Amino acid sequence: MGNETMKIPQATAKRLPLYYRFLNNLHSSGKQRVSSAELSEAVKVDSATIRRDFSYFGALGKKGYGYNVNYLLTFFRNTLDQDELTKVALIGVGNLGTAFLNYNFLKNNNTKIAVAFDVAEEKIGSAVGDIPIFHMNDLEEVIKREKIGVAILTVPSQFAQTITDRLVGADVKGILNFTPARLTVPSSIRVHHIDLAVELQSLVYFLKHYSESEQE
Amino acid sequence: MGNETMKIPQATAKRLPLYYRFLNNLHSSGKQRVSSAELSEAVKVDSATIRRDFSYFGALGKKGYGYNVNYLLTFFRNTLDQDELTKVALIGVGNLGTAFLNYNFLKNNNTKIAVAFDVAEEKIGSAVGDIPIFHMNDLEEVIKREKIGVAILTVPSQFAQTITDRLVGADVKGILNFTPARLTVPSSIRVHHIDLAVELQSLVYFLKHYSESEQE
DNA sequence: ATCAACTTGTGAAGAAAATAACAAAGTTGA
DNA sequence: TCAACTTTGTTATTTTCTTCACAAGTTGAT
Repeated sequence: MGNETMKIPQATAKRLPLYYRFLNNLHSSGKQRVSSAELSEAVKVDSATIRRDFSYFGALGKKGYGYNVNYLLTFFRNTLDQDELTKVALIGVGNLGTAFLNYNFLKNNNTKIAVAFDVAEEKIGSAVGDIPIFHMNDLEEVIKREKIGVAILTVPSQFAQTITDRLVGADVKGILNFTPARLTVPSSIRVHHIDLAVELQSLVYFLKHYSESEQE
Repeated sequence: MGNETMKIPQATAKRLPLYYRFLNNLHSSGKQRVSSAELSEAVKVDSATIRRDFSYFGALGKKGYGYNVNYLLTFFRNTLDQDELTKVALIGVGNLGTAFLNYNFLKNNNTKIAVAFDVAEEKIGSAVGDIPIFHMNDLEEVIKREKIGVAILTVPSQFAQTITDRLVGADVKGILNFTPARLTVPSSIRVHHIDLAVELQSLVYFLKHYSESEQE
């Protein structure tokens, strides 16, 4: 344990951004120290799980004291590579896409939507904030030029696979897929699916079949 | 196994809506039978996992043949209570909220956004499709009158907890939270969090630290 | 100084989920 | 009718994740 080069469990890795954001909140509100119990209350993750998660990175806390917010924050900033800006492309500027364009990922995450694509002529050439909207035809060219490695896919599902193939061709390594389609990609490409209908449906299923809620 | 009243593993329950949708697709395209291997290819879930998932509901397939699409579909329709319409409230008609309003959940899921709420005067009284938009002030009254048990929360995060408290007061049992806030609710209420920034951030983390992708 | 109170980090146990592997049963085509 | 093939359902195994529980270190009040 505590070997920084070792791979962290996936479940832990998924919680890191969450921890990071709440530590930022604490920092902003002037808090100097925090215990795993307090953090647990805030992020709704068992305190033992939090301590275990942190322990993969070594001994970050102090017994009887807790964690120094600043130290932890600095540590995670480095670990999460928050200093290096990650450029993201948004594919499909519909309602969902627009929601992303207006979302300030930069603030906490140092992740920036650098370019967007659509097919609607009236959108092309315009910009949302400082994010220019290109025509889908220019996908490969722009993505390669801007050296973009991550894409958010918010297009109608019937186009999802075709566009995915083009993204893979343009050397994109990660896709956040909001389409109901399940994408086929080479194994070197990572896809995270967020399926809104499935999320809603499974919530409904849990409500009907698991009356006493155990928090997800 | 095969006892319909027993509780299904959570991981399985989360995949059911996905299976259901793909079975619908298969049905629409005229397919009569399907093997776990084929389904696996389509939904990107290991075929053994699919067979295991199905087996919680009994022996739905036939050796050497696979599964009858129609039979499976009918079975899941009943199991997932697809015949009973679930009414949902949407809280916050911004870009993200509007994306939901335009999403036809009814089609596959028999889940319907019945009402929406916002505070912007120009939106109140209007409707998106057949979904009326009410003022946030009328939240409790409308939700109780319409007997709504599920809410989708797409409001600015600073209002999330206050509105959640009101939803709980109006007898909502499940909340799909798109806000970065982690909500505090009584244990009888179920909350599913979908945190867009965390999703994006954790995808970026995986790309940087797990070069050879194991699909999530 | 002393000591009660606090809180971490982790070994051990437990729970949940995924995967492997294969007998049994059914299908298909000759 | 039979042999080759297919595919399930499930048992066993492995992997992953969570939680318990507590020794050991630290704090802070007196």
